[in-house]
Amino acid sequence: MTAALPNLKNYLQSKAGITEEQFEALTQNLKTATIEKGGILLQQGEICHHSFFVEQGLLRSYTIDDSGKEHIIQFATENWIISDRSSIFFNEPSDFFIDAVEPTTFVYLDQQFIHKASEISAAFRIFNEKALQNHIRHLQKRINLLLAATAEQRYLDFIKLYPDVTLRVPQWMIASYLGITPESLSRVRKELAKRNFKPY
Amino acid sequence: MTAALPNLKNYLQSKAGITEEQFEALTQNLKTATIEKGGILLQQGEICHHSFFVEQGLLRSYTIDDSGKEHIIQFATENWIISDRSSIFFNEPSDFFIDAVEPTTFVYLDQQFIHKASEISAAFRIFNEKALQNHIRHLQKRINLLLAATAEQRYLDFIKLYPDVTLRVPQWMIASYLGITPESLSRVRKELAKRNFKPY
DNA sequence: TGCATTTCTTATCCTAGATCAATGCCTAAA
DNA sequence: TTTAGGCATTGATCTAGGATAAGAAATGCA
Repeated sequence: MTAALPNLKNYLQSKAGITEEQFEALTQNLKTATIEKGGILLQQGEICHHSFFVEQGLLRSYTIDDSGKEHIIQFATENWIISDRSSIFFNEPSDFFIDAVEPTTFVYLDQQFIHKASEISAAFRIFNEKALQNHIRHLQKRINLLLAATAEQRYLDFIKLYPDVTLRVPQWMIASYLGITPESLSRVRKELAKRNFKPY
Repeated sequence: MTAALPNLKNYLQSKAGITEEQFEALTQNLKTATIEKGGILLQQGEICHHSFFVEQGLLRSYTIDDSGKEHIIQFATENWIISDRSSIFFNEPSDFFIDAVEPTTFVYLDQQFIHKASEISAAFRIFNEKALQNHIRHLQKRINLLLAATAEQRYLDFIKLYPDVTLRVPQWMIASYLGITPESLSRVRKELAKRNFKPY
C-alpha cells in the first residue's frame, strides 16, 4: 500500500525532525493514492477528514460562490500539505473543494497520524505548531494584500512567492487566486511586459 | 497592581475552564493598564510581546500602506484578545499598529502566562488550541468574502457578526475594515435604507 | 498529423467603487 | 455661545477592473 514516497520521507526527516525509525513506524499504515487531472478529493459540504501531502503533482483548494464562480484558496505542489483545517478541527462541513490540477500522487494524513507523530517526537510537535502559526501569518498577509494592494502588486507578489506554481497552472487559476478575472490578469501582464518586466 | 478585572475572571473561568484558585495564582502578577482614546499599544516595526485582553473599552489593530492609508485588521471589545500572533511567535517586527478607539482598560498577557495556564490546566490548553483554530477559520472566511462578495454583502456580514462594534466605532473605521472608502459605505447604507433594511 | 478543446489575448463597453470637493452636522473645548 | 475638529452625506467625475464577444494560440488527444 505504501509506495516509496521519497518526498514525504525527506520532508518529515528534514523539516519535521522525524528519524528513520520513527518514519518507518509512522508511515506503516498510511494510505497513498494517485488521481488524474481534475480528480476531486473533497467536496463543499463534506466534512474534511484528511490533510493531503503532495508527493508528486499539484492540488488546489477553492470555493464556489452563489453565482457559480470559483475562488482559489490555495495551491499545493510537491511537499506541501493541503486541507481544510477548520473542517477537520471543528468537524463541520467544508466550504472548500480540493481537486487535482495535474495528475497527482498524494498521501492521506489523518489526525491519528498527527497525534502519533506528536507523541513520539518533540521535534514534530514544534514543527506542527510552527506550521500552524505560519498558516496564520500567511492568511494575514493575504488579507492585507487584498485590502491594500492593486491587482498588479498582488500578481507580482504571487510570482515571487510561488514561481513554480506560476509556471504550472493556467493563468485563469492565478487570476482566480488573486481575485480578478483572467482578462484582467492578461492586461496586467501586457502592461508589465510593456514596462519590460522580466520575472525569470 | 491587579485591579478587580471581573471580565477577565469571568472569561477565564467560563470560557477557558480556569478555576477560582488557578485564577488567583495566574493573575497574581499580571499587569493592567488604562489608556485614553487614541493611545497606542503597538507600533509597526516593533516586536509584539503581549496579547491584550480588553477588560473595558475598545481596541483595534491596523496596518498603514505605502500611500499612508489605514487598513483595519481587527476590532476588540470587552472579553476579546488582540495582538499580532505572528510577531509574538516568530519574534519578528510587527506589521500592525494597535491603538484605542475608546478609553480602554486592558490586561497584558505574555507567553509566560499562556505557558503557565497551559501547564496547570488541561481545559486551558484545549481552549487555547480552539482559539487558534478559530482564528484561522475567521481569517479564511474573511479572505473568501474579499474574493467573492460585494461591499454591501461584506457590510451586512459585518453588522451581523459585530453588532456591538458597529454601534461603537465611527463608520470610516468599518469602511476601512471592509476595504472600501467611507463615501462608499455611506452609499451602501443609503441604498440599504432605500430598500428598507433594518439591522436592529 | 489533424481536429477539438482549453487557454490566452484583444477590443469594446460597462459598473462598482474611488477620488475630489462641498456642505452640514455634532460634540467638545474655550 | 462661539468655534474648531471630527464625521457623515451628497454630488460630480474618474478609473480599475468586470462582462461580453471574438480571434489567436496552445495543448491534448485520436
